[in-house]
Amino acid sequence: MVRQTKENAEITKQRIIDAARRVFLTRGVSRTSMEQIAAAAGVTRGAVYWHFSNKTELFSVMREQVFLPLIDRMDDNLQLENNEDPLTQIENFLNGTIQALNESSTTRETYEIMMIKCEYVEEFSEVLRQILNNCDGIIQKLEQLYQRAKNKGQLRASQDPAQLALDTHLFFSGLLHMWVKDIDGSHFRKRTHALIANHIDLRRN
Amino acid sequence: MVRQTKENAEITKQRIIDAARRVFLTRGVSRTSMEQIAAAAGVTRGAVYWHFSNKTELFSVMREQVFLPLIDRMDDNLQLENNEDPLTQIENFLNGTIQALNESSTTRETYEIMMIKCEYVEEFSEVLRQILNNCDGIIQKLEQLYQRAKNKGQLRASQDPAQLALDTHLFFSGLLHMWVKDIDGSHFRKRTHALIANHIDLRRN
DNA sequence: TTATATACAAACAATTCTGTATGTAAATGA
DNA sequence: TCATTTACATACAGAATTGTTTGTATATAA
Repeated sequence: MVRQTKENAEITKQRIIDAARRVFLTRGVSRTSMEQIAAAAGVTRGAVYWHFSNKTELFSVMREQVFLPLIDRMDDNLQLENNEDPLTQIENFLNGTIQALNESSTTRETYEIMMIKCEYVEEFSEVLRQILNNCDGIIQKLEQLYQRAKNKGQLRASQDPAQLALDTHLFFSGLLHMWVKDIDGSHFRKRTHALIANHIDLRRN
Repeated sequence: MVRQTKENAEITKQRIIDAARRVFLTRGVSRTSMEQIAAAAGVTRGAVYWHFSNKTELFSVMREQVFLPLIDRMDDNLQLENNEDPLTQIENFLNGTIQALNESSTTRETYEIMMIKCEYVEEFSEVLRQILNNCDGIIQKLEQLYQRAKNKGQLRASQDPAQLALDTHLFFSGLLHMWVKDIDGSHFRKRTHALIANHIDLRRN
């Protein structure tokens, strides 16, 4: 393989990203070598180092390709302008995220890598901080929605929107973890819809 | 350093385990080499390989030293024989686990390693299965307690014990993750008590 | 008291991985 | 059309790790 056109080079780059995701998933990020990624992509290390300066950068690109759009979509789903019932809106937000996992194997695999195939040390601890920052944003928006639900009298008596938001976030965080880890059984994955409905119902008047 | 007595050898072994935990915590399990562990323990690799056949075994021993007693305590706290109010019993179980993290830095560090400094691939995926198995046990016991609470009329109307148990488990799982990840801020750690109380209150009649 | 096993240290051999440097054919631009 | 990049492949140098082997002083047991 010699010199490619600009478009072909982009294809090669994407192939490397996809290959990295596959190898990360089976071998873990740390144990994965550039050689293994190159081989999985059908190129040599030369190509990998041409497109990415090192494994950390490749990892970041892989992650952002999936997470940036996902975060955008989450933000949209939690927007206040939306004029449907706030509790239903939260329920839709939760279901939507699970749906994204169900529909896209790329998203699913990236989540799995981020959760149980990656060690958050040194360069990677920055990623963890980004994740936590994003969580804060979600919690805030959840709180606003719960506040709105309270104003509308949808909540049972004396519930604090801030506490409800945190409780929902923890539920959601745990849900995603279990969803990802429950690979073989999938007896858990089938029940997420009901679980989410139940979680929201606990709040409803 | 030459031949030690039997007791001294045990001390050396424990020193190696403690050193491993420290290095795992800062460098991640994968990036940690036997040499680094040995140096941190003040011995050579010879000593480490004498006590442990490889890094995986050392990791397992480190983990079990903390988790086996912890799991036992959890099981005790969730026993049905206990004749206090079931909802309070669940609340105490949750608070007790958080308290264990607060009181023991060893426990805290081991949790942190297991959650964000370890990649669950190959030999380590077995650990993940053990964890999931243990989760199943907790969920079952939670369900039984919620069932008992329902029988006593402590729950609000039409709540399903099975769903409540899963919801609590997801909350708990998310809580532990956030607790561990919230290292610097600790603004989260201070609110866990209120969060747990709120979570239980959502169920109470 | 002596033989043996123990608890390590030190040395060795074999891989593996990283980053970079160099080579090169084809695409691209002037 | 020709000079210059580009998009890789190939080769190289060096460091890091692993598991094993060997050496050894001393507990320990007989």
